[in-house]
Amino acid sequence: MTYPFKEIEKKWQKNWQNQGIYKSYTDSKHKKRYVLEMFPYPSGDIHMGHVRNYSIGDVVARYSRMQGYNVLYPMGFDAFGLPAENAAIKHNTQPKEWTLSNIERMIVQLKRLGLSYDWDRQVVTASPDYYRWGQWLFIKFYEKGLAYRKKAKVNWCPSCQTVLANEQVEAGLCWRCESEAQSKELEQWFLKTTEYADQLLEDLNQLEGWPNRVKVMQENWIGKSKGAYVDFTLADTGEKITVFTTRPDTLYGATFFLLAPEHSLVDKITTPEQKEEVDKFRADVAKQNEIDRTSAEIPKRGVFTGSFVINPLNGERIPVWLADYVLMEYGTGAVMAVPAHDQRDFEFARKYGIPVIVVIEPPSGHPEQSEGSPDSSARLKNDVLEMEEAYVGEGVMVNSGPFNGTPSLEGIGKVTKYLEEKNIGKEAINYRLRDWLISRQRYWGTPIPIIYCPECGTVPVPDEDLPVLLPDDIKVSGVAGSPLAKSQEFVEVTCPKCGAQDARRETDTMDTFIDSSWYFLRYCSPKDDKGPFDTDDVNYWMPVDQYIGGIEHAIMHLMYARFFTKVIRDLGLLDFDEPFTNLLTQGMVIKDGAKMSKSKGNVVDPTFMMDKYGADATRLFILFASPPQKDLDWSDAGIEGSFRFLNRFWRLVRNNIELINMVKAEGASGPKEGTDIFSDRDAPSPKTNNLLRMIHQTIKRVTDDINRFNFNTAISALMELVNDMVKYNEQSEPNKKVLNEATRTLLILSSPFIPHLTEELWSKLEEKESIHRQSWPVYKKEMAKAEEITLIVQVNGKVRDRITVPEGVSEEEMKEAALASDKTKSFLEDKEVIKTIVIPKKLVNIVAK
RNA sequence: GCCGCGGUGGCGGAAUUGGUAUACGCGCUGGUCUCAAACACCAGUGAGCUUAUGUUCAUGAGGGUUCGACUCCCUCCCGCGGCACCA
Repeated sequence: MTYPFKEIEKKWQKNWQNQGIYKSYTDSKHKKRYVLEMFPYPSGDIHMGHVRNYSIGDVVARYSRMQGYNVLYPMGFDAFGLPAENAAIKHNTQPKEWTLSNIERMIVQLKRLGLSYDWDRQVVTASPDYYRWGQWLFIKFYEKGLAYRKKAKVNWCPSCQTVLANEQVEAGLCWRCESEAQSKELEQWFLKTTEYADQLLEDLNQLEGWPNRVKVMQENWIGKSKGAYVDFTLADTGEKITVFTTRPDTLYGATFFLLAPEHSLVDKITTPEQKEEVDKFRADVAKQNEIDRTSAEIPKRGVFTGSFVINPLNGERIPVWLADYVLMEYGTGAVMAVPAHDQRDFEFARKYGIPVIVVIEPPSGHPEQSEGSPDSSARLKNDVLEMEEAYVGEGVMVNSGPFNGTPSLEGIGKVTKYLEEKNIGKEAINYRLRDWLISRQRYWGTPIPIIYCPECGTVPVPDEDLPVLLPDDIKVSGVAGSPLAKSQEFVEVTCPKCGAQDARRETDTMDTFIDSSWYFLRYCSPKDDKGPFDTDDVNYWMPVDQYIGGIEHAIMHLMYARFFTKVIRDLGLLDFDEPFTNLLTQGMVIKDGAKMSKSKGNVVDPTFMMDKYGADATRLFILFASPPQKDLDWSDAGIEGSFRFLNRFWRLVRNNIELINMVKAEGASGPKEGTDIFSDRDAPSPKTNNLLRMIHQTIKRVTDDINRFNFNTAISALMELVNDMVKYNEQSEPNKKVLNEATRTLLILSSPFIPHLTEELWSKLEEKESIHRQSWPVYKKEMAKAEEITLIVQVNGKVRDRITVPEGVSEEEMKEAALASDKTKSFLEDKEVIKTIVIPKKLVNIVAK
């Protein structure tokens, strides 16, 4: 009853593997296309999100091959990471064993989907062949000063027992386990992402093939602000304290001065009378967690230090406070507070009774001013008392000495220039982006290849000693501290520089996002043992032409990978700026309105679907149900429909093949590479012409739709062709040649979506070579053209008639036909035709009164 | 709060440059087959009024531009996502 998908899928998967039809080779003379999906974490079983991601990529890869590209389409595993350690603790096994067996299981499942990967290029990040080069790259970063160690306040996840990067804390919670992140002062390894902040921002402009929202997210994350450094001086000592401000135009409105509670100057400047209060405040803030500290809703708190600074522009003495909303990590950790024009400062000033001085007048002006009030200070005082919030918009500078009357936007530049002339400030740029904290106090990751020697200090492990192997015999327990630190054998080492016996190895491992920051380069030459990759191979295959993955990686992975690419470029190992030319972010697969999750019990298991309907039906449905960027609602009824279509497809094509082969047996000229259909003795009937036209229209539609990733509409075009072909066969004498062409075209156009079924049917056409090695058909415009078209006739914009006219109709003829229509006439009674709009070959609109 | 994306039948979704709104699929209704059911196949299926015919109204709401608006502009409502004391 149903087509035998089980045998077919198994048979062809084996066949493709044996023939190696998806292997790829560097060939500098051949145009290339690199299609890549974000590689998975080997959690054990694939889920529908994977199926969706890889089905999309597989269509693109197969289509690209048929378009004549040399295609690189690899797969691998992001195999390091915490879940392996947790699973090892839970099941009393080793992370390595757990990971490797998961990888094996996932490969089996991925192969069942019929994805056209070149499996020989598989990259597993937990393999020493791979992480060796991650260590090598780390040392190159170190030598360039891009990897460094510093003591800093870092985010600590108490549940994962490790530190986290800034990006890995979402709303104060650990991105992985959602525990509340704590703040800890630790000495850790960082990569200098800030050094590339400007390039990471600027080069977003190169990425025309990226979704806008991803670029916006990265732009926000980098958070570039232009402004100025301004030097204030301590009233007592004359010592300089620099602030960063984006609003030099409001400098005259600074009525107080703020330091971050952690600022190193605090002890020095706090007066004895204020010491007790200041110490208490600093202790309180230190206790505060990251969520409260960074929540805008929590009222601002602060304390007076007893000291004053001098405003360099007007010489005013203003008090120095500490405030919890001033961050040590941004700018200089010191802020000039302008309460009239900054909401935070405003709230702070109101709370502690600090004066507010307006220095920017809104363009709407003040009634008092329009009346020509000469006493500006009285007027402003009045306003200030009424003010309910800071005015942060543009306006005109007032109360600002020589700058009075200057528009504020202009004022920013003027004040900055003035500061530069007086040598008390300069133009400056600041970024929200922080350096990337990469140390992890965990076992299952790439060991940081560093040795600490009591004599030589920090010493990178020499090339010839790489990789620093992760010991196999470590017991992961999940208790505090790096597991590696407990292995004497690992920790104790001789210094490679001076031979000292009592050197110690770094026991932290790298953030796994390092592993995924260059894996796409490794795929180009996965077995290279002379370097992380072969530069020629990389320069041939890279950049990735089409990258496909989830939106959840919009910031972290995609920014780290861009950063790595730029640094590796500057190491001279590759010659492009950006790793991913085009990016497609696919939507989630949801069920019953919610993301699939075990706790909700709405998980749909891909292997179950493949058992029941086959890989082709599963792929087809997931591509058909929704365009790839949108979330997709899983529907059990929907996949039934896709399966029904495949059965219909199967019956139709089997029937056609029988008819076609019959012609062959009769000794007619071979159907393949057939002579021109129109020169055939049997003159094509109108029905045959319609089918021919449909074939070429479908070629165009499917091609255009795949180019735009609108797989859902590509599939619906194929469904329409099948429907038409079924109808065509109902007539008694179908034209065998056209049938042959239709059948072959249908199979080829469908093959990227349903590779097994089409391959099976293709082989029944007595074809020797795989359908996946065929060329993509080219549509012929003149054949897609209709002989007759339906003319839409509107009266005053409303459709009143549809008239069939010959394709070559002139505008004048269209007009005549429209006016001649009886239906049109009935709407034109008692009316005068004012004008007629003619859209060639489409529509006539008669405007009448 | 700021930024971005979206809102079309009972449902998933089409409509490529402003030119037939609702392609394709699901579901539903009726029919064929069957003892019956499932499967399959055929027909119908936006809503209202209407005897057929037809006609009016419909793309979150309200305005505007236009011969003509799902599409462009303005105001608003709702949903989703990102950022959120970054000076």
